[in-house]
Amino acid sequence: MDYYLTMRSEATTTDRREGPTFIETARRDQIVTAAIDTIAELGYGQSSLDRIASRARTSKGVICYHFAGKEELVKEVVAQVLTKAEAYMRRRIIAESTGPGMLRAYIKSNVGFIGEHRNHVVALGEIAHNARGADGSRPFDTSVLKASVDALQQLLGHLQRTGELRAGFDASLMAVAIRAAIDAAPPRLAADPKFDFGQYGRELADLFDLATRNPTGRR
Amino acid sequence: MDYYLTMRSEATTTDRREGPTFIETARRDQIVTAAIDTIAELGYGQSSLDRIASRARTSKGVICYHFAGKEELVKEVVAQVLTKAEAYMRRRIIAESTGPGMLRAYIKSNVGFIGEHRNHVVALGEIAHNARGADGSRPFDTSVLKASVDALQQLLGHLQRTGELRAGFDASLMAVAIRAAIDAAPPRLAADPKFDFGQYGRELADLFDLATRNPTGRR
Amino acid sequence: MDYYLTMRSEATTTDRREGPTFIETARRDQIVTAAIDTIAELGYGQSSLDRIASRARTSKGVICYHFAGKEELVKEVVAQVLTKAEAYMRRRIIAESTGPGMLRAYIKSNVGFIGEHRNHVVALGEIAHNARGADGSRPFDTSVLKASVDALQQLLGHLQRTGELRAGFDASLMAVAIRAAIDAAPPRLAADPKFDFGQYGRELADLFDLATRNPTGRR
Amino acid sequence: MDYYLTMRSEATTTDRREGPTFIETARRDQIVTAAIDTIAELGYGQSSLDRIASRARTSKGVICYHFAGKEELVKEVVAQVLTKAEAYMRRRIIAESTGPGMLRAYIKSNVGFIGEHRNHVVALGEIAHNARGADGSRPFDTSVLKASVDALQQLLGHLQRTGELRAGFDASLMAVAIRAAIDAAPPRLAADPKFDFGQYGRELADLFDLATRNPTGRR
DNA sequence: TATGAATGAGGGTTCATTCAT
DNA sequence: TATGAATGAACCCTCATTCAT
Repeated sequence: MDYYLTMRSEATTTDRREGPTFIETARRDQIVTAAIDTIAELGYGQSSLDRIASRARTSKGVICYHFAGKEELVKEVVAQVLTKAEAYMRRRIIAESTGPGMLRAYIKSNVGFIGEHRNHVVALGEIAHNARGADGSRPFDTSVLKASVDALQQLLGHLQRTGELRAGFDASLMAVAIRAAIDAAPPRLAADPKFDFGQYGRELADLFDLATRNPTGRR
Repeated sequence: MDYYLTMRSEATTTDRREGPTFIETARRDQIVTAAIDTIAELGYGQSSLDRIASRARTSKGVICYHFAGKEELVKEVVAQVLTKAEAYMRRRIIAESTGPGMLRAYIKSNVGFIGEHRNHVVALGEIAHNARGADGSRPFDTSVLKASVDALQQLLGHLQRTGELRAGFDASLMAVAIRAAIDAAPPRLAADPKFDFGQYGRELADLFDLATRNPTGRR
Repeated sequence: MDYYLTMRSEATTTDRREGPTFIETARRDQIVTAAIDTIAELGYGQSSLDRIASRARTSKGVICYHFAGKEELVKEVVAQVLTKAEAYMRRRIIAESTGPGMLRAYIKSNVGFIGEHRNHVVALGEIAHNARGADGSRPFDTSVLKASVDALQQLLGHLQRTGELRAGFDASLMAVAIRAAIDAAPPRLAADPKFDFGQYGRELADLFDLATRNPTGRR
Repeated sequence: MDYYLTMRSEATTTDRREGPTFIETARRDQIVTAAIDTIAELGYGQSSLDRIASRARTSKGVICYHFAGKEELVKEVVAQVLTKAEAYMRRRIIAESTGPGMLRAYIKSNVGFIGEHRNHVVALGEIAHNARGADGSRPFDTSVLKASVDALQQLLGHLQRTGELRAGFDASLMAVAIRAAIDAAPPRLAADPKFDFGQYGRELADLFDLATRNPTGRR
């Protein structure tokens, strides 16, 4: 959930002296993938290291060796999903020239990514909603949430100032609504396996196009 | 999340000849309240019976005496929140005479309820997202989700057929988007303690008013 | 009249001054019967006071009021079953005139009682095998076992001395074997619902008749 | 209880590529032994994982690491006892040439095994009588019971058909009686520490020799 | 007399983590 | 580097018993 253009987690992958071994990277990727699939399928609460390990055809000890703990593994999962989503969406957004076009591309590419990488997105949602620190805080939810909404809000504000979108709405709240509508897709899919992502993307694009369009402006 | 008008859980309390004692009811309420607050604050996964009990100033054994198990306690929490939300919203919706007015009332009263009963709503969301049955299924998520979206979709469809809303949108997907936008409020509050529910409700009402209004129809 | 000195005496059947109230006796019987049926059906380990109470259509508190504790309830169950069995068998044994006839009557009446009071016997077996004191000792097993074997051994020894049975066997071990064969009936029934108690009784009577008969003696 | 010649549990140990480690096997054996002694001494119902662990000088967690759960531990106990008993008896039975000799060897070796492995046998009896599945069924009682009686019954039937035993008795019921007499030994020992297994075995062998011998056949 | 309420120990199991090899 | 072994806390739940009314 919340797949945006800006953020990069700091130093989950870089900053080693020599960099990781090739085999090290492969093992980590294998474990991360197993974690994503396990979390997506069983939910965060049911995804013990044991279950993740068995899906990765290894043992719990291996995971604890390659990752400092469960928390670091989860961090890596989040980073990997966000990286993938960012690349996917950026490509499609910068191809547009007009403001409304970029907004449409944002929405459609985001929904599209969800459709094509269901497990990644569901896992990310599970983590954002459920992962808690020792003190009960959510390590990912607010940061992920805030960053993604902020990025969108900035895009909207920019387009308002250029006159490409109407000035009458609150960019912050509109950003919240858009993100919420997008993030509602995965649960819908879970409830209805035939859920049509393409149509949903177009429909959402229309909806918010209508709500943000500048009636006096040129398209 | 998902505060709708329809459902009523049947007879979650035990079905004795004489009905529950006064003290029994009071204790159950006390425990349910403690559960709501605990879940809202720490999240579902961290809300063990021990923690709930200690917030209720009792012991785990007491909870297991008054409820058949954790599942029944959670069921009761869900039922109580839904009942409260239903009553709150129904009053405000049926006071409206026009279709768009009812839609506005639906959105605003829902957001209003969230603002006034934050813990109830957050707890409900936690349960819907995280509670899992023995088989890994979500006992509440889909049912609650579907029911609330369905109710909204029926309202929208009805108003489309009467011409009070424009016919050009898909009632099902619009319902999803509206619910998503409403349900996005609690996390925003979590992220920003000064989040203004009143403004958010009005803004959302405007947004979807704009997106669903029939340009040819009379307001 | 002494209302209060009645209950919880550890002479469960005899030696009361005034005897228990009628309603008191009825309640205790009702509970004892429920205990017998519960233990026979679910096994001793699964027969909690709660379950026994619910079968007796009362609550756990009632049992603890009428009996000092679970142990006393179990004692009463044992006493009642033994009393019934003794009366049943005595009638049939003393009707015989010859020694071998009495042995046959002992075996057949015992098997017959099992067939006609299955729950009583199964419950007694469960208690004898499973009930343990706080120190791990078996409160009933040895006493019940020893008493029944001793009685039988005395009968056999007496008949050996009168020449009605052959002298060549050890009365003590033969008594053990006979009791074992009889006590094997309930589990056989559990394994095979069509188990024929009549045939089993006759066959056992033949078997031990053959093994104990005095070849030189008159029948 | 019920020490017969036939059955072998298949693959109770985990089925890894490499098979269990040496230390794994040792730990499992240590735990199984502790379980046998605990169950024999305190009874099945009192043998919690905690108590078994403390006798094995470990913790509950270790047991749950090496065994999937209590049920698997109990399964392993049963399998180990049966394996030992089978080996012990088989050796002595196949050394005999005549039918009655084999029956005597069966009885004597079985009683002998009981005398030499008291805890194993008592524990097996406890498990057979008391262990219950989640649905209230006895996972071991009937299967163990039936299998051992069946094996004996087949031996008897075979010897009847060859004329080595008299044809006039019901092989099925005789098998029940013989097994019952053998299985009565452990409780006797519990009641009387000086109980003489050798004598009991010989006496039982005489008893059933007498009851099954073919008067016309040659010994 | 009778009972609903409460208690607290103990049941089996899961889990993330640490450790020795 | 890699992993099987061990750990101990926490989980939900059951139970016999005690207590206040």
